[in-house]
Amino acid sequence: MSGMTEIDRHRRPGPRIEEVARLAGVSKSTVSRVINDEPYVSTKARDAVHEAISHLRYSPNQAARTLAGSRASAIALVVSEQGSRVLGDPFFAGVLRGVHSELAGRHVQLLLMLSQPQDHDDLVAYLTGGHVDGALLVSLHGDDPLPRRLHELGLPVVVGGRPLGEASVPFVDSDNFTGGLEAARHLVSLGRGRIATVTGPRDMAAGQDRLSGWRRGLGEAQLPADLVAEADFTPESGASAMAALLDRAPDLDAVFVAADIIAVGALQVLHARGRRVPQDVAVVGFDDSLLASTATPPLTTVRQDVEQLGRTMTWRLLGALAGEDGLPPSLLLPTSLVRRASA
Amino acid sequence: MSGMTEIDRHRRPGPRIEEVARLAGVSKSTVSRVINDEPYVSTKARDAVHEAISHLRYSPNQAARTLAGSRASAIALVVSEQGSRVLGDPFFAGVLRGVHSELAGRHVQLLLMLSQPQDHDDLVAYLTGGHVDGALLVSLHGDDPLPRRLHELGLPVVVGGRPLGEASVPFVDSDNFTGGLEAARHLVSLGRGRIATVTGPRDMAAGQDRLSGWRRGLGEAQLPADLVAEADFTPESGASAMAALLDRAPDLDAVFVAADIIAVGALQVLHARGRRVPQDVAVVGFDDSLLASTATPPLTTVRQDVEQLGRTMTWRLLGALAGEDGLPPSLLLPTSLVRRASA
DNA sequence: CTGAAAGCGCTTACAG
DNA sequence: CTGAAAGCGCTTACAG
Repeated sequence: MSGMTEIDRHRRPGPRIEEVARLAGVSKSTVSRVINDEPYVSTKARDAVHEAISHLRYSPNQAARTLAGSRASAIALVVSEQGSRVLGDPFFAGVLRGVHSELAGRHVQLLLMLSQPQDHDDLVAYLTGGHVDGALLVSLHGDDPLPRRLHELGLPVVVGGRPLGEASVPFVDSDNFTGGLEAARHLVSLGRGRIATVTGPRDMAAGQDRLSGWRRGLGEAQLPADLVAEADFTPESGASAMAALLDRAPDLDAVFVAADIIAVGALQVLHARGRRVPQDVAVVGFDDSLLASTATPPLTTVRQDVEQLGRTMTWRLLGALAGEDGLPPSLLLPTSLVRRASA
Repeated sequence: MSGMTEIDRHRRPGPRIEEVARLAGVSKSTVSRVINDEPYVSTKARDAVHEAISHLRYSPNQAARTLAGSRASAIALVVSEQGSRVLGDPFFAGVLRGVHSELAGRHVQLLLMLSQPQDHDDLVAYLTGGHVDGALLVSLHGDDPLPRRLHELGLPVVVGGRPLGEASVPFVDSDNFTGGLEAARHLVSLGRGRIATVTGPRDMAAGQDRLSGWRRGLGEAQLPADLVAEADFTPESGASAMAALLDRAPDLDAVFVAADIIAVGALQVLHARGRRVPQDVAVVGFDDSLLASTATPPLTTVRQDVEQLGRTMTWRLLGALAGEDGLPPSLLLPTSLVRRASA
C-alpha cells in the first residue's frame, strides 16, 4: 500500500437519510425503500419522501450503500494493454462512447482501469474485492488468462473482441470474418487477380478472423491466398508490410489492409513507388475511421460499429448482473463495406 | 432514483481485516495502520501484517474505508460535452492517458463521467456527495458554471483548458497564444504576405487564444489580420471555412488552421481548387495529431503535449487533495512548431 | 507503539 | 405497508 497518495479527509456536508426520514415523517427504512425503488411503499409515503429528498437536495452516500447492500453500482472497463496506447485509438474511444451511452440514466458508475502486466494480481484483487459489480474487458492479446480468472472468481465479465482460446467467457465482437470476406469479394468483383493482404496482429482474434475471411473470399474465386504480411496498428508497420509485399510480388493489383490506420502507411508506400490507387492497386481498409475519409485517395473500407460494440457489451453485462436469463453467451455484430475511391 | 439497474447482491468472499489481525497476532487497529502506511507501527508488527495480508490475499473493502474514513480514494474525470463526441478525439485520449499514467501506483481510482446538460444537478450532487475526492474537468464550452459551482461547494477541482470568464478555479492549459504566435511568425518568415486563419470554436479559450497569437504575429510584421473564418473540430467545417476564405481573398498565400482535424478539411478544398500546398498556399495546423503526419502533404503544425496536460492536471489535483501549499494556481504548458511539408 | 470501542450512513431481514 | 435493530467492514480518536 505504499505510494498511496495522502488525501485529507473531513466529513462531507449535506443531509443524511435520517433527516430525510424526519422531514418526510417516516422511518429510515421507508426512505431506503423509496430510494431503491422497491414496491410495497404507499403512494403517500413515497411522495413525502420524494418531496423531502428534493427539498433537502439529498444524495445518498454511495459508500454506505455499497457497504450495507454489498452492491457497488459500478462496473469497470479494463483496458489490457502494455503501453496504454489503446487509449489513443478510435476503437477504444468508440467503445467508451457506447458504454457510456448505454449506462446513461442507470446510476451505474464507470471505473476505468488499465491492466498493467506487472500487477495483474492487484487488479484481480481489486476487481473481485467488491468495488465493482462486473467488468468489461477490451483489447486482450494472445491467450490472456484475465477473463477466465475473473470469471472463475465469480465476477461477471464481458469481453470486447473474441478472446483467443477462451470459450467459456461471454464476449461481443464485430463479425470480422464476414468483413474480410466482403473485402475480398469486392476486390474480386473489380476483376483483380493478384490480391494481397496486410493483416493485423496475429495474436488477436480480429487479426486472425479478418485474414480468414479474406482467405475464404480468394478461395471462392479460386485465387491463390499467398500474399500475406503482418502489421500492428501503426502506419509505420503498414508501410513496411506494403513494401515487403511489393518486393515479393511486383504484379499485385489489390490489397486488403486489416485496419485503416495500417492502410494509411500502405498508401504512402504505394504512392512513393509510383503505383496509382486504385488504377494500379486497389486498396480496401477496415474500421471506417476518420482516417479512411481523410486519406488520399479516400479509402474504401469495412465499417464496424464500435460504439454499438460498447453498447452491446454493456447491455450484456447489465443483463447478467440483473440475473436475467436467456442471454446469448456471445454476440457478433454485422460489418459492411463502405465504397470510396480507393477500390 | 427510478431507472436504476437492478444488480443482484451477495456477500463477497475473501478475508476481512479481522482475520488478518488474528493471523498476524495484532489488533484490527494495527492492521489498519499498516494498510494506510501510518507511522508508529513496530517493524515486527508491520512485517507480520504484510505477511498475513499476502498469505490471505487480503484486499480491503473500499466502501468500508470510504465510509469510515470519509475519503473516497477516487477522482472523477468529467467530460462536459453535448453529444459526448469528445470521447472520439485525440485530445481527450491524450488527456486520459496522462491522467492514467500520473495515477499509476497511487491507489486512486478514476471515475469517468459525462456531464449531460439536462442533469447538471445530478452530477453536482453526485460529485459533492462523497463519492470522489476531487474532479478534473475537460472540454468546457463558453462560460460554464460547473467549475465554479463545484469549487464553491468545497470540491477540489482542476480544469483542463482555460475556462472562459472564470478566474478563481485552478486550470492547466497549453500555451495556445504562443502556439498561434509561432505559427504566424513561421508563415511570415516564409515570405507570405496574405495570411488567413481558420479558428476553432470561439466559445472556447483554445480557439480565442490561438487566434490572439496569430493576430499578434501578423501585427509584429505589420500585416493585416482580417482574413478570419471559424470552424468547429470537424474536417467538414474546415472545408467550408477554407472555401469561404478563398472566395473572399483569392490571393491568400498562407493559412493557420487552429486544429489538424480542421486543417484536413481545408487541405481537401485547397486541392480541389487547384492550389498547391505549400507552393501556392502554405498551411500550418495545430495539435500534431496523427492526422498531421498522414495528411497530404504532411502538415506543419503546432505541437501541444496533451498527455502532459493530463498528467499535470492530475498532479495539481492530487497536490491540492494532499493539502500541499505553494501550488501554482494555474499552469501553462509550452507548445512548439513541428515542421513538415505543408509550410 | 498498541488495542477496545464507537461510529461512518446506509440496507436488510424480522416482526408487526 | 412500516419501523426498530442489527450489521456491512473499515477508521479514528481515546486511553494506555
